[in-house]
Amino acid sequence: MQHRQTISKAEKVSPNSTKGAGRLVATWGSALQSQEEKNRLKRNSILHAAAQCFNSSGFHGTSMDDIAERLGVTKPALYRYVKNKHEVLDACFGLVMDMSFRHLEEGERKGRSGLEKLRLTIHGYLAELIGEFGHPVVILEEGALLPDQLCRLISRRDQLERRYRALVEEGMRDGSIIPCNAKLAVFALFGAMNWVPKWYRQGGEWSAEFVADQLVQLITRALDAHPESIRGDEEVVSVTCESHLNRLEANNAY
Amino acid sequence: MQHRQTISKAEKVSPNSTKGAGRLVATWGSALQSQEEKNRLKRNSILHAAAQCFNSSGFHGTSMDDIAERLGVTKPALYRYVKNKHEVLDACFGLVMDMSFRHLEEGERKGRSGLEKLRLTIHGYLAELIGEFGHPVVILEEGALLPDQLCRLISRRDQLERRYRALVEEGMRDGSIIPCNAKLAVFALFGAMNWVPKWYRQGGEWSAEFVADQLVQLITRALDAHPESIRGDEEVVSVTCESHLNRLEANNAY
DNA sequence: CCTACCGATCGGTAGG
DNA sequence: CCTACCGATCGGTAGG
Repeated sequence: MQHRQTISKAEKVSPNSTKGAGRLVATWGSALQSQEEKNRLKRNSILHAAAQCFNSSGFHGTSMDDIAERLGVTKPALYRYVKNKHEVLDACFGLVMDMSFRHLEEGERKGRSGLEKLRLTIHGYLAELIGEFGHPVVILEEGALLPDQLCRLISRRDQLERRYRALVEEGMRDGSIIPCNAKLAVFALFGAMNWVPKWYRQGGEWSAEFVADQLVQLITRALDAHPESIRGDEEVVSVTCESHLNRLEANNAY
Repeated sequence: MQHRQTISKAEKVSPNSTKGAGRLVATWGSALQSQEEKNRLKRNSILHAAAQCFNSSGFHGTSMDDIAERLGVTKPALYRYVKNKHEVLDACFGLVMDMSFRHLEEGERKGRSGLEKLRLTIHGYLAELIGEFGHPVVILEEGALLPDQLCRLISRRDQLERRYRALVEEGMRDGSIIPCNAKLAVFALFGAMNWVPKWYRQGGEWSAEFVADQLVQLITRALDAHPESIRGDEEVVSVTCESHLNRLEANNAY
């Protein structure tokens, strides 16, 4: 009861939606921004809490009470920042898609061949997906979206897949990637990537960087037109098991 | 009302649980078997209907009414063959695990190297997973299981992973598989495999056999110690895009 | 941001 | 195998 005004009062004092942008921003603006920022942060923390619940229990297995409890508030408090449960799920998917496209664009920009672009994209995506910022929803609760939300998601995801595929095809043209079925290769790649949150444990034996590196290496080997260059000496294969394990341990320690 | 006795009457007539096995089996046995078989088949059809619902809507997104409707009966009719909703999910997982181990054992038996055993296992699993028999649950509704059901599932799945890993390690020893982190390789492999039901469409452009073949080839390339042997001519990489696409079309037609 | 509450859905059962 | 129903949970809102 004693905190209930902290937000609604601020909203009355600053009906900023009717103001022109950029005027008196130094004083009013910073105050407004910090308030908007607060709301945005709260909404964001709701989305992250929800994503974690959805990841472990699924959309229908998660109640709004669960999400609220994780944040230490009561359910009705959430409805100031989100419209309803479906909007929460939709926004979670939005966060993941934004992140996916961000890393894709970085890969496209920095890579110098199809394969290198793909490697950069995958590494960036994986590192953030399992990094300490917390893994948002990747999983398969799309069926719980409302029809028009699902439409938009599918269209974005198709676009993402097409651009991944374009990288594979570019790599086949520039000679960095072996001839293969690009569509199927991208599906396999998505599977390997999106499965990670199922088995990765934060604070476990593997760092996020290590996992991203190793998976990129594995995927690279499946697509690389010149595997010899990353494999080093061929004959090591015939060495004893223990020596191999030692090499792996060394890699693990990285 | 008029059909309600078809099963309970038969059960009263033949209290077979107290009979010794193997006596008078020729006459009584076949009658009993056909009745038991009927019940077993009905239970099985419930599990398959449920698996399809769970796959598309998740455990909590599926009601017992949904499952019943898919079978053309009413909800209470299901409870003659299954104890409750959790038992249904648990039994679905059981079917998938049984299938997984079946193909693993076939691969272990028939393969002549670590890599070949792995290839056979994966191919068999994938072909059945997406074959016309209908894909059961693979997905991630484990969180919906009851604690002791989850325990058993995890223990079986760990065992499966360990045996897959053993094949990878065997391949590293016998020189068929490149030195790599076996644990991580198996995770990536499971990801690529279990993602398939998410994108595969029955009756679409790809047959189950084609997808299984292509994925096995892709996975093989990632692990093979002698990739040259399956890649054929190296220099084809520098050919134009169209020519590659033509090659792919040819593969697709297979 | 909380208490209190409504309407709907759903798992499971009674009884036939 | 069906009709009818109970008890519990849950999304969302009223009102302050």
